[in-house]
Amino acid sequence: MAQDSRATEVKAGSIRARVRTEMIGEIKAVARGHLATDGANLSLRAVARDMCMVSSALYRYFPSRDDLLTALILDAYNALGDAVLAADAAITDRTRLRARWLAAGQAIRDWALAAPAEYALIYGSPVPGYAAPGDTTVAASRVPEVLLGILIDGCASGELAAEPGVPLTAISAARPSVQLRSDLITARDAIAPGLPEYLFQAAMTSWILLFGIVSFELFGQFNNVIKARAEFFTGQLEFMADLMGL
Amino acid sequence: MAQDSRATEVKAGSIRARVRTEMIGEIKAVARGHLATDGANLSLRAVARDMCMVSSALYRYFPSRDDLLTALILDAYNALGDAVLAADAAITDRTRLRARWLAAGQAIRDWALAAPAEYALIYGSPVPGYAAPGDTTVAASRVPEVLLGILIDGCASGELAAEPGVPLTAISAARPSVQLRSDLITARDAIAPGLPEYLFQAAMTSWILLFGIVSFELFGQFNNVIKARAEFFTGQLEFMADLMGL
DNA sequence: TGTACATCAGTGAACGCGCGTTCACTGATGTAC
DNA sequence: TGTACATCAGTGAACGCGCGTTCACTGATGTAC
Repeated sequence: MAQDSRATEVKAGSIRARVRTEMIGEIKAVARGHLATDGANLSLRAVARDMCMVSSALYRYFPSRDDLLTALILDAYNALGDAVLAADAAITDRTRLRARWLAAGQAIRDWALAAPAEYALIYGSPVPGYAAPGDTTVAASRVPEVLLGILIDGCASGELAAEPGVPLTAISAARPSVQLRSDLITARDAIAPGLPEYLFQAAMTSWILLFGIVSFELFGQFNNVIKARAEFFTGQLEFMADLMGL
Repeated sequence: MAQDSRATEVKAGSIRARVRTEMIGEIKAVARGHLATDGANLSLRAVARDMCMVSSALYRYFPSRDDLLTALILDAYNALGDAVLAADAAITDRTRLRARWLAAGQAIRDWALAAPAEYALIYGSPVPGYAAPGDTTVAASRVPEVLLGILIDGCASGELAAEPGVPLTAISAARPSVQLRSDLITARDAIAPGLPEYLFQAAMTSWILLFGIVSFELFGQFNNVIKARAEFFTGQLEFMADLMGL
């Protein structure tokens, strides 16, 4: 009784399993190519055509179009996470906090410019009719982890103070409600336990500003306004570094 | 010889012209409703169905689907611009710069939450296969105009200094390249002539951060992180006000 | 080592649906004399 | 004020294309004895 359940499991390590993994990778690669032109309304049939296959064959690898999209989203988060992690790790002198921040920030923009469609997939408007799975959170938090890691190292070495200095009072002066304070502390404890609150808030602001710039650049808000985008971005990165006291 | 050119011009002021205007408005309203579910891949046929019309009838009003999209984009920019302008204008004491900034900022978030699909249309990822017309720039710059207007008033009244104070040195300390400096000065002269450079840069940073927060909130980056989003936004608005010295 | 059987990848046809746009047309509404 | 004509909104059919997904099937590749 051969049950015809597509997208089956294959015994790990076998030759078939290796071929299968390669096929999955190729499908995703072709699909990524289509993201650039079609955006999020990705067509399974178009992907199959490009691979000289019949569209139904793809169901051996992905149970549905949405699952393929989900895989692409996870891959995008991880690719960005890898890029940022590598950029930070490339600064061998771990005490050069500012250099690490600048490198990580640049990596984000570089990756986004190199893969704008994938960036749009994860940081752009949600795909209509597609319900994002809940388990993207882990992959999505890899970038914040790297950024906060810089601050944690700074605190551990004593380079960053436990109390805010002059230019940082601005953020910490706000008196958040109980709910908001609880949100922020929960988030901090989950990802950067022990980090001073003012630093976490400064990092949060920087995180949002950083992606705000990249999104504005990629989504066209800088058209007819800023030509020297790389320099503008770098300047803002420096500002954020000042903000966090790096 | 009845030339059958759809989307014709009607003599202004006539009854037909009024009905026509109403129809255009209704089509756009229905289309806006569809934006919420279908996102940017808006279906002409679906709109026609909702209006109990045949799809080809829409071509009397819009020469193509892309033209309808363009109209929706322009409307969205203008609706947001109106909301922000009104919020600022509601502060009758024009010298209360900080109150004006907070009101304008809140208006942006409020509008975005009330019309998330329209917000995504103008600040989200670009629509695949749709080439945005160049003449959105005017409508798009209405929000920056209001925000910068607050700073201009502050300079005119002498409340805002021509030179940066302590917490603002961070931004102005960056030494931009010739190209970037030229970009910024050109942009400033076009929209806020005479504004001190440091203020323009602070406003630019605030502008990006503000929309960065709203986009993160709407596009799901705050899921499982921040629950008290209104308070978080307000806190960031206060920070930006500090940044600009309001 | 050889053979029988199970597993799996890929095929091709079909289902049922969607879409934008064109075009000749019918009536109703407005306009000019 | 009444009539002839032009303008315009909306129809319905068609063109030519797209899509996701299911299903019975053919062969090839692996596995167990």
